[in-house]
Amino acid sequence: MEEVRVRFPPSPTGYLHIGGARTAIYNWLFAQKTAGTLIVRIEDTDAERSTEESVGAILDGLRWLGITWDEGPYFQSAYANDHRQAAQKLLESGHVYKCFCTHEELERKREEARKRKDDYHYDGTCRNRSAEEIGGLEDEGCAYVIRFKVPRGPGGVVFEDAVYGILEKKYRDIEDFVIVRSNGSPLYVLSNAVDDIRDRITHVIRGQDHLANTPKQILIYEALGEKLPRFAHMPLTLDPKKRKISKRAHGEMVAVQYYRQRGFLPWALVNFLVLLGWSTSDDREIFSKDELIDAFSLEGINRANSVFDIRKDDPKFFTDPKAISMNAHYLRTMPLDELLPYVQAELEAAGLWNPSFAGDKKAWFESTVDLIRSRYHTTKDFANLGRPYFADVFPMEEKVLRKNILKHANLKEWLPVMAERLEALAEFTPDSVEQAIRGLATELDVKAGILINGARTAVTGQAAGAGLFDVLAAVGKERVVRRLRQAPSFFEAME
RNA sequence: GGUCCCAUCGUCUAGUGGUCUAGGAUAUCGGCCUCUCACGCCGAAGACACGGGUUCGAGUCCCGUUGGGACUGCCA
Repeated sequence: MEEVRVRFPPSPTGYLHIGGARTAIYNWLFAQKTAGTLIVRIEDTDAERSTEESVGAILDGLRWLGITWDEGPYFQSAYANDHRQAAQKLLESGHVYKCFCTHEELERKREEARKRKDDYHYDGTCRNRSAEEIGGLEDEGCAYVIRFKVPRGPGGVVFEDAVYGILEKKYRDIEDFVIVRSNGSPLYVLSNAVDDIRDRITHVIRGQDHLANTPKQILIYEALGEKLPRFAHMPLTLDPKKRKISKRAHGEMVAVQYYRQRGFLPWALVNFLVLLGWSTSDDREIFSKDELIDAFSLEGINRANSVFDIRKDDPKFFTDPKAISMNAHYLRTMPLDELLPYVQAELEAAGLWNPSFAGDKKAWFESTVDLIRSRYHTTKDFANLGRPYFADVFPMEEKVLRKNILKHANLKEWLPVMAERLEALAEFTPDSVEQAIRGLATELDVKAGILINGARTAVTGQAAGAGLFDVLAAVGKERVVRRLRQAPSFFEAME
């Protein structure tokens, strides 16, 4: 069987965005699945917009997502010669011709057609010029582009797309498209096809927005006498208003980088993204890497575009709720030692990291992370909500303070008493702490909940969290005692 | 305007003529659990765009309408 070779060819005009990442993921999965080769090819022929910085950002994004490639990155600009040679070959074989029509002339014709509400196609003015005519124009120094001589007459280009099935484009609906600019540089339709031929690409998996290019490229393949690859066009990712997502319209919200900064786990993003336009017939949605590679197939790709439910200005979700839910799922279920490096990175960035967390406090650190992770949504939460566990200074939520502490005036005395009892404990474990606090509640004839919630707030500044006894054990005796003793000051501040 | 593609709960989707009084996920709401909040579990609400055919039978096939999208560049 022929070796599968696929490619991901981003144009380096910005950061890697969700749509591009999705394309890369599908190609990567297909390569993994078939033990094939994934090639990264930077399509940088648009010198105006391409930047080196962008190349770095895209590769960086791919690496972060865990998408590995086998060849490249190749740079399209390095192969200009191949493109020119292909054009030359087509010129010699008569599949293309030089067109001397100027921008102005074409624009005028387009405009006229628009006025008549007519469909505009290049009218073929230069298609049938004689060799003498062409020679003459060239001698005069007239600039020309090279156009493809699309077959005229009935029929069309027929091909089978792995996703959309058999598609036909009539010749009459394809104009004599330009393949080389008047400055001699090749256009995407040409260079992309030539590169795919050189790279021996067997499967072109790309966005549905390229569906219209496909017949043209097939014509080029055929004119060059090359074997066609298989095509698979994947549906596009739209925003909630059904517009194609773009860096330009949505800014950072659609950049892979954004999700990294907001505390996404790369695999959670990959898992979410792959589901945007692909599914299995069973009900599985969570896949490990191996499971996903195993389950992936071109047949499972959907035909309809999907909406990436980005939330702008939503207080509750900063992006698609399903993406967040998936991230939270991985956060609380992934092997702890895989999560730890992310937590460490967050704490370091927030200035909360202490080397002992990886040293003599390692066991404590691990069990604490394990304790708190189940209610977190992103790795950012470890540095925000996790602050009371890793630092001495943490925010106290005003509303929570009122509800759990100030509302019960007696806590002003009870909390320090609790501090005393806890301080006296020989060993500070969830069990011993529970005994002490429940015992105190009985003694004071008060519902344990009042002491528990009061203590939680005094110790963490929060109203929610893991079971209190575990929380106290995690925060540690010394800090718990200190924080409980400070409780009266909250009342004083109010007076 | 033209060419092409698409159309199931808010969103992601299962569904390839009968098992669909349409399944799952997420989000929402309610309950259980409980020291709180999550998790988990249980439950509720929520969709086949519309109209015609074909067929004994249509979410599933065909046509039309509507809606959405892509392309329509000497961008990629």
